[in-house]
Amino acid sequence: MAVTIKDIAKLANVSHTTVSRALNNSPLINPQTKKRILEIAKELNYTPNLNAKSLVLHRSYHIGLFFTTLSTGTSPGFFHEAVRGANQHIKDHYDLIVKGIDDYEDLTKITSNMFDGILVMSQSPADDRFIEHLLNINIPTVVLNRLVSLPVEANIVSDDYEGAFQAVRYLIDRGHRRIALISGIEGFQSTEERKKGYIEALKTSQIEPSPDLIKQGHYDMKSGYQAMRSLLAESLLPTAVFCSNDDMAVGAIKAIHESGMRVPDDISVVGFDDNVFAGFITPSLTTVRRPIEKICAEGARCLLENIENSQSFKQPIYLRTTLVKRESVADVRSE
Amino acid sequence: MAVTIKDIAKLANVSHTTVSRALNNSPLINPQTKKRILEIAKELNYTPNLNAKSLVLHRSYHIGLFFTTLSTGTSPGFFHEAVRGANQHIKDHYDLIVKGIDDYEDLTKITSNMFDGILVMSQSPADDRFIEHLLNINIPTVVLNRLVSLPVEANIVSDDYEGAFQAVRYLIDRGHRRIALISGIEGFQSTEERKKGYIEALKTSQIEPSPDLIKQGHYDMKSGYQAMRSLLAESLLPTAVFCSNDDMAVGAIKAIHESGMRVPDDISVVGFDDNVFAGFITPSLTTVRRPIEKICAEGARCLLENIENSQSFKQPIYLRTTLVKRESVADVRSE
DNA sequence: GCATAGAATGCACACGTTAACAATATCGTT
DNA sequence: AACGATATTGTTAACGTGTGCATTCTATGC
Repeated sequence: MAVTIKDIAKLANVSHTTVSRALNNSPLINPQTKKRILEIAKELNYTPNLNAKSLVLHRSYHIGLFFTTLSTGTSPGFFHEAVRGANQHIKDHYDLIVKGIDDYEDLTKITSNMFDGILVMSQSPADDRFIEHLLNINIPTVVLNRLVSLPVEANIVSDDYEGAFQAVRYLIDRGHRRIALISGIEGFQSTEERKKGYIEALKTSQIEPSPDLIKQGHYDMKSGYQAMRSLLAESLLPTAVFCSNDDMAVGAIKAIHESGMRVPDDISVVGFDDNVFAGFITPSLTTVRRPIEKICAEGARCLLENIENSQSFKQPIYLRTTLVKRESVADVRSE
Repeated sequence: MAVTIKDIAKLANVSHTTVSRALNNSPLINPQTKKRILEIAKELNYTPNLNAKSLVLHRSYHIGLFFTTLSTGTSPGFFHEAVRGANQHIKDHYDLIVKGIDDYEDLTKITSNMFDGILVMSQSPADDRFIEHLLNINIPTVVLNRLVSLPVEANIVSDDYEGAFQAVRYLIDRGHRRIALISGIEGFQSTEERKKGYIEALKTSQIEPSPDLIKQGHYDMKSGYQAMRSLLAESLLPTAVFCSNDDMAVGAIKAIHESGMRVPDDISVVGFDDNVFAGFITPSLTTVRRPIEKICAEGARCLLENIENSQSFKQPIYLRTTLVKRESVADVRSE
């Protein structure tokens, strides 16, 4: 069995209370005995039983990182960046529990003694039910990636509207006028923000958005491929396509190539996310970089701030996107 | 505060012990009272305090999934598949804690009461120290992805040697003779297995492996790119390149394109892993599919089997790779 | 030499749960 | 009616830790 403070107490000829105090830097202890106790603890390789601590202190030392889903709805790059960002600030004093919200069929199974705090990497408005439950049972909650109007401790998002706006402005500046949109999963806030950015950018140049040029995708390669095929079947082809994420951009490029056309010579393509492979496909992809890792790291920082100093952040925190210019966009041919 | 079994006991006019029995399907209880208690529990929205349970049952309800590192050494697709595979069997009764071995500077901070079991997604022989420590403190341990000679509960790997062998045989069958290798991180077992498969396949056709055709990479796109550039600088070019993973293959393709040559017309490329984007880049990548998700799912299954029925699996379990044939390989030109 | 403040330590209980054992209730058998 | 067997429930301690309060020790001042 593992060594406990009582074992140490015996060896040190003190009560277990004294040992507890020594290990927790209590001021009510003689520095001498403290030193002695710490030495014994070290020698016995003592490590506290976190379950017991949890029980009495009402702290679990666990931080939850919840995704809308862990399955195919979440892209690998996104997922990896998120976990890395979150773990970065957390790893020393907390453990990170990764879960999909859809893992639970019954939300009441989650209780406040299981998590000291939760990061919700939210990808859908349907997550609100989950977030409300967390607030109900009083778990400090930080929502990432999606603007939310609930009273969470912090809400950290990338400025997708601005990112999309810039990307489409960039296309317009390079002479494009027939610019298509391959949109994301319906209902996702990111989908709506990017679409709005697209539409507003067009409007600043008096280009009327055409329904024929807007196709719905599902944020995966396959749907990008299919959406592009559907665009290519239209009578009037676009000169550029703005895709709501990189995965769909890759699918779109494949469809364009299959139809015998070339990127960017015939059709320009812009993505969103700057996935790990965006720079390495051919042609390398011009895209909007979202600082996912930073969003998560910042979220974890805010969450710890809340847990340890009960600080909250009322205003949503926006982190800037940046347009990464690569090879998938060409100036439009003057005909 | 949350509701406890004592609250239920009061309402039901029984002792808390009886409540505990009702909730745990004990045979020592009157079905009548059991029913009554369960109803009250439901009404109060009772959820057990897992920390208290943990303390007395010596179970934490946490499974650890450890990677050699969470940072750039681990590819996003690999990471995502692994987490999904592991979570699949675990999510109902356990929580998954994701960590990098390199998060710990002091291994003794890990104790057996923190994890009911641990999956080690091992990418380097250096992980052995960690695994030995887990065995020392008696945590059920399953090692994935790397063959290990320690007495762990189970060891599940893909047959990389066989996969590499098949891939290179395939190239030979299509007429290639000057076949280069872009190798992985030095010292990783996967690197060595794939290299061996490459060399043995060549030998079966009496092709002597040439040091000039073997370049070291680091499993990331950039190193694949650089290794390929270094190959292209040689006097005699290869007709095909076998890359130890897909990321490096993507980098290699980029380097080939930059040099004005085409894939597969001038040089064929084969990868390893079948990353999510392997099918969507241009040309789509011929590669060896490793069943990462299945490895993790199987590992989780074995681990649970061990925790709940204390079963162990002495023999390593090999899961088959498959060669996925796509467009990045051409028959060699008869000159 | 003694009262006293202050420092250091210990005692006993609490956290929420399970489990060995004891106690009681119920029932059938003679 | 009395006994034993069995079914059901309660009592109590335990898991390892932290903490309010009581206790003891030490040094100081008079």
